[in-house]
Amino acid sequence: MATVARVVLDSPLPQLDRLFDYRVPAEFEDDCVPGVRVKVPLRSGARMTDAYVVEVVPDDALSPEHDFPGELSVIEELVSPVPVLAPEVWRLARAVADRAAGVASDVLRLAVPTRQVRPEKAWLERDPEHVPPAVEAVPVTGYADGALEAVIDAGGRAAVSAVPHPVLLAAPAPAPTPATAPNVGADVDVDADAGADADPTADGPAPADGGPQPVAADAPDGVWVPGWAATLAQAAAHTLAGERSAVLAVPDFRDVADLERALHVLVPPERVVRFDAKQTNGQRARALLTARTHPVVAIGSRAAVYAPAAELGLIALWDDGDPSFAEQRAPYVHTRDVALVRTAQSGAALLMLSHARSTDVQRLVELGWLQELTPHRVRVPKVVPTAHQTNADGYAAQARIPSSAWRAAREASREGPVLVQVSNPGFGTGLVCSECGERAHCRVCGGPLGSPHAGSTPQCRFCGSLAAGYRCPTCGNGTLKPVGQGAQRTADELGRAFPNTRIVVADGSRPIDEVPARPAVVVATRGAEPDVAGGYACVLLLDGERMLAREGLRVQEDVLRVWANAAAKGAPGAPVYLVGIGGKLANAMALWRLDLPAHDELTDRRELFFPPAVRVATLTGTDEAVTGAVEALGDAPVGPVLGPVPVEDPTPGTVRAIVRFPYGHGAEVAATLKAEVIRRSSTRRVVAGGTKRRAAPALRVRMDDAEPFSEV
DNA sequence: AGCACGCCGACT
DNA sequence: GTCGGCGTGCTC
Repeated sequence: MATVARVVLDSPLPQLDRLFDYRVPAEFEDDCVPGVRVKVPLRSGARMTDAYVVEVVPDDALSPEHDFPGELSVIEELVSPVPVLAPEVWRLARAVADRAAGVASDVLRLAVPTRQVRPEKAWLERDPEHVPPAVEAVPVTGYADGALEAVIDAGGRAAVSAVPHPVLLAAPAPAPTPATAPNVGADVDVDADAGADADPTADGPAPADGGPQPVAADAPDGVWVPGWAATLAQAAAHTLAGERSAVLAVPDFRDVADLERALHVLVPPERVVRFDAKQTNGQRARALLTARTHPVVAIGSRAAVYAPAAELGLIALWDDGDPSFAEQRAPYVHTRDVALVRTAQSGAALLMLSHARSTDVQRLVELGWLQELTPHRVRVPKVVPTAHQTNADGYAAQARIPSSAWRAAREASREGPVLVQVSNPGFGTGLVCSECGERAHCRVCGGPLGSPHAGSTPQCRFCGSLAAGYRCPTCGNGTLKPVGQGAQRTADELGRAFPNTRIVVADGSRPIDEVPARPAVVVATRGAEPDVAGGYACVLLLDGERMLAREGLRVQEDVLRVWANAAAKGAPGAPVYLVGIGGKLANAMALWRLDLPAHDELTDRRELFFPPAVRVATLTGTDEAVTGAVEALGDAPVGPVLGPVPVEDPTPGTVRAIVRFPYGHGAEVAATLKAEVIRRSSTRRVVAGGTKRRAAPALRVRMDDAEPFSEV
């Protein structure tokens, strides 16, 4: 009896985005299983396309009315017998592509690394008898007893406020005689400095049974990790103890490192696999095959959410509002959305862990789809908002930092490190004529001039040209002065003000992962704040007003997120000065109720039909194609259609329209738009003017693209 | 994407 | 009468 393989072609063409049937030659029949790579002929034999086998069926099971009626071609080559595309990852890719009106093979390119021979060989030769070390259950600390575990065990979904300070994470104590170790489970000292309201969950009974003992990574008494990392590591260990996998996605490489440190305290290294952008393809391929073999905790940035983790029990995201979760490759699906789809498909539990709440998660909370979970008896940062202190000459340190904050910082800097968060790297945001105040621009390209170091020759920020001997085109003056304040300028000023204190600068170009827990002033740009064991003694958040001055839908929630994440680097209860900010945001910070602004924002956006209250799709292409696509949507859109307006991208003569629609119409809208794209892609267009050019696609669709709203 | 099929102008 | 133009459509 012959068999037929149903395959997905590795092609970005939307009209090929469906399954194709091929005959399986007898020689491959044993190895041709779902998930293997094959090469297949596509139209006129000689041309081969890569593909994955998705399904294998006996050919007498094909029904004439539902399946391809013609003569089937034959699979040309079985590339490798290793099934690299797990069935659940295929289902996920299909659903994610459908949701985004995109192509499944584009999603597969994010989910499955290119072929690597050596890891495959190693996997084929693995010992099938090998049993990975067991993982001990540990309590998740910082929350009401068993609260988080209950969500995980029930396959529930929660928006979880993170423990807002570093914690000391200790390995489960070796239990040579299990019955006599009543007092030391996995122990998170939630309140190392204060001790006053130590978490009652921290000293629960030890797990009854011990597998092989994990070894604490560095310090014998534990490792300091951010509160969120401890929580995710404990949640993952709990999941793994039940022999189910956990997938943990975090925004960037530094977060992966934090999380990995935390996990290595609780989980044997063999049970932790990484998926991140800095890996080689070989490492990713190895991780992928390991994840399929036995339950693991898969950690990483965006790619981790596609990990083919066996027996998935938990999906968790740290800080879903971080812009790094927005995928840069087609079909541009946000990691949060992939996680939601995967949760729905797999029945795994979902945890959205953060300090500041994104409007997207707030929407799900208000729908009742996510339950809220907040830390229990944990000290929150003591945030002190200070009134506006603007000064025309605003880059004198004393003017930027109110005296109360100044005194607190000086005092704290005798005890331990003080964190100063600023918005911009380098010396400032730009240079102006010291005479007339006119902004200095590059003579070559017109870009803004800046000065990388004190007193250095001004340099264009765009093209890098040096502007020696600059003269102001307006008044002829030859001297420039900086405007704004960068990290380096702030550091210089603080250096003068704190003469005997070590000053450290951390920014994008000089990243610092960790500073010692000794007196110092650490000036960092937003998002680049180093960790410190035990937390900072004091945190100053400067430049808030400037950070809020940017335009865009997401500015407020983004700024709140950045403040909260810096504040959470403070020691438990350490003072946090929020400089120059009042009103609702300051209030939310002071109360540490970071869900309140998200609720207000979402309410506003509902009235205006802005995302995430509604979904959006941007349609780009010829006037005719865009107009036609809008018409094809019928009455699914809500709110006025924005545009079409002329845009220059990708070619002049292109128009763009934005349609908005309720979530409930998402599937229908995506399907309609995808059909329009397919229809337009088979009819190549002739560019106006008689000359035929390599035509851009007549219609491009991008769902949930926030970019057009960043300048609203 | 490629490539075959199909219906209108100048050619051995 | 046909050779070939590239618009149109399909790929198991």
